[in-house]
Amino acid sequence: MGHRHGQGVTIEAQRLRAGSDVPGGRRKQRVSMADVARLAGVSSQTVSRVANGQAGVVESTREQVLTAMRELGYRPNSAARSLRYGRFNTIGVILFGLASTGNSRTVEAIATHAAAEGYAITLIPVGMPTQDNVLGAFTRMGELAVDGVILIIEVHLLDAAAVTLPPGVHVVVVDSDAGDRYPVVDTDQADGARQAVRHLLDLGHRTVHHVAGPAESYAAERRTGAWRTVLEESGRPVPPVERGDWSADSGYHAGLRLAADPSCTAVFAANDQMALGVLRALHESGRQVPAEVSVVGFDDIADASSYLPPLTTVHQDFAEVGRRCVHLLLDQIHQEPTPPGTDLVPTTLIPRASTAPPP
Amino acid sequence: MGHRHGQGVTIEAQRLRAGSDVPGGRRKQRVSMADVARLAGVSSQTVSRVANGQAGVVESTREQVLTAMRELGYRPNSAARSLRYGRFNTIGVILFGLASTGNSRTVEAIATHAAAEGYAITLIPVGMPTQDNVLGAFTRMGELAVDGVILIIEVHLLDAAAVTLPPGVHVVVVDSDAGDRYPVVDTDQADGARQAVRHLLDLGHRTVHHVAGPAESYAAERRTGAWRTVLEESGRPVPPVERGDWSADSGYHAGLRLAADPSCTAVFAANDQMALGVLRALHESGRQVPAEVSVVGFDDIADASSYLPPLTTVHQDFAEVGRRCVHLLLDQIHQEPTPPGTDLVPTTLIPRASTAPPP
DNA sequence: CTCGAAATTGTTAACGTAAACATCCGTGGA
DNA sequence: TCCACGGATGTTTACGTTAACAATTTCGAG
Repeated sequence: MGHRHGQGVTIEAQRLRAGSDVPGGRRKQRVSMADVARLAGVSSQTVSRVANGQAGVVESTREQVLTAMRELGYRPNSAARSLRYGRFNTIGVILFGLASTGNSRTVEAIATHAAAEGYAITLIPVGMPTQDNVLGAFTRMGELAVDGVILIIEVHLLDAAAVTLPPGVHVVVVDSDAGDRYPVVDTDQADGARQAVRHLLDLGHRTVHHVAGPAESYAAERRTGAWRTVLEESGRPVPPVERGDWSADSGYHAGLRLAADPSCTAVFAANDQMALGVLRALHESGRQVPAEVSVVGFDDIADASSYLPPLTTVHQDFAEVGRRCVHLLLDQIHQEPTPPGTDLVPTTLIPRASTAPPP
Repeated sequence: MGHRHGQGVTIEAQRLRAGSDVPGGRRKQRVSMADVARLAGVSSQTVSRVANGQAGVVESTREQVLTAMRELGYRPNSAARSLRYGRFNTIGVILFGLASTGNSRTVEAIATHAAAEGYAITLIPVGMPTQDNVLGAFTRMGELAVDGVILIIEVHLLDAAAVTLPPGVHVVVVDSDAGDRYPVVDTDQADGARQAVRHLLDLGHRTVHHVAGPAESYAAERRTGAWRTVLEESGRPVPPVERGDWSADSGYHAGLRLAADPSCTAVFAANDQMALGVLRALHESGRQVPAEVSVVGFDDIADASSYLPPLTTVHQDFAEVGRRCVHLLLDQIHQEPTPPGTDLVPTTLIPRASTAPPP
């Protein structure tokens, strides 16, 4: 019963598309299944079946519904879907900033893999890494349309705020030692640092100086720890640590201090940017790299191979970290809870032109 | 009427928190307003009023509701809210990747400003910049829980896909010449390039060589155009363009070719990374910077001041671009539609040590 | 002490979707 | 010929929230 296709369809469609009764033609309300159903002359349940590709709809009906959808420009309402299904198909990513290469590459990988699994990602930036801010982010997150969260944050801060982590929210943490409480994915910082230091020792250097990252960073802490361990195990003297803040500029200042020390022939910088600063400091101090001083970085950022000289560094597989985060989190969401523990992504030393035997 | 506080509350709360009837204690269902209402002995509307801080709730009731909320760990369901209100408080950001410094810094600024306005941001990465992928992103976006979209994409591709841009979706575009169809926010590429080239000419160089970005990029196109214009207006010879792909490596190869040309005394690279490659090529070819050759970059990335030598470059205010994107989009969402047009963010030349008068 | 206005709280309905169940139709076997 | 069955489609309901309206309580003025 009822009218089929023909003129009626188009007119009705135009009425709906124009936004019924709204002057100016601006649509006030989106097209819903009911609208499509009315136009196609079926029930909204049938529209639902077509939209979800379910069986049990005869071809002719299906065709009609599809036409009506196209006619009206129907797009499903994800809020209603989320409400119905009780999930959002969205992953939240909490971080301090995208400024560091590592973070942005990890996030990119997360976004890509999440998309492949049908999940969108929502960025939750935390301004200053104060505890209040972290707490705020967690509170907001609780209300956020998110099925799980990936925390890319130095977890010192998380420690205090942890109590407020809403129960029932799935979490994966990157770059932290919270492995006893949450599933953690991280680069094998210690092994990377070990490779870097051994490489320099193997070249014949008596010992290796170290430009460390900020004290609050677990990654920095672990790289420094491994550096110290290798030296101690090899019975080498352990020079005092120069501390930077990941920036090239801080590396430069540390480098100036190191350049003043004639006994310094090998430097392990905790990241590539600080290594860049060290290179500049050595150059300005008239010390040749690698002839007089060798330098190793960490991260293998894209530019490292173009430094002067091209930088020997430890390659970090950020993409893999992102991939594992997503899969660990999705396992947690879909299946049984993942036990806490740390999933380590291996690193590789990339020898380039900034290292050589001591003079 | 009915029971108040006391033992009953806690027991009921525990039952709910534990996830009624689910063995193993894992809650299957989140706490809803109805649960809180039941525990507090009020209607769910009252809970709603308390949750939204509305007036007209007597202090004692309010207290009771808040207690119940805390007891149960209630958190509002944003899907239901979105459905009710017809908006998501979320902005989508479509981009090819976070790899480039510019993109990640713009996204960071977008995220920050969006958060300040109560909006979350959803990342929609597009793998390869093929038209199919862009189309796919747009389709997904249509179904996405998003009130508006910021497109950080070379819009050559958008051109073909534009027809499918769902009507009624608010858009702001970054870095494109789509200003006649959408509101666009962009760095003043042309002026930045002009400043760079003029700086070199003012130093006394006869002409300026150019390492351009990829042909598909509007930003690259505009920088190249301005470079050419300034030279022509000044009656200088216009050397052939060396084309790179934004990477330091491509800059290196371009630099090797330039280094072979003894008449080349000034180079304007379309971004800092390619400038880095040029510096390396010149160094390896034995040509001094800036004594023999001057180099200018574009972007002013964090590391540029630590290059050898520290790079003279054009500072781009990515944070401001992000800020304007968000506000333009929110204006569009909240108020009347914004007319198409381009909003230009000014640039500044930062003179450092890589430029000097010709030998 | 009574009445009515104001303040507080409760009830109903709707947002768009989809599972669960109900209904209708035609077909084939007894 | 009739009935049972299965496939196609329709109807009802619930997800969690809140606007709009209804009901109830409180309090002050006369």
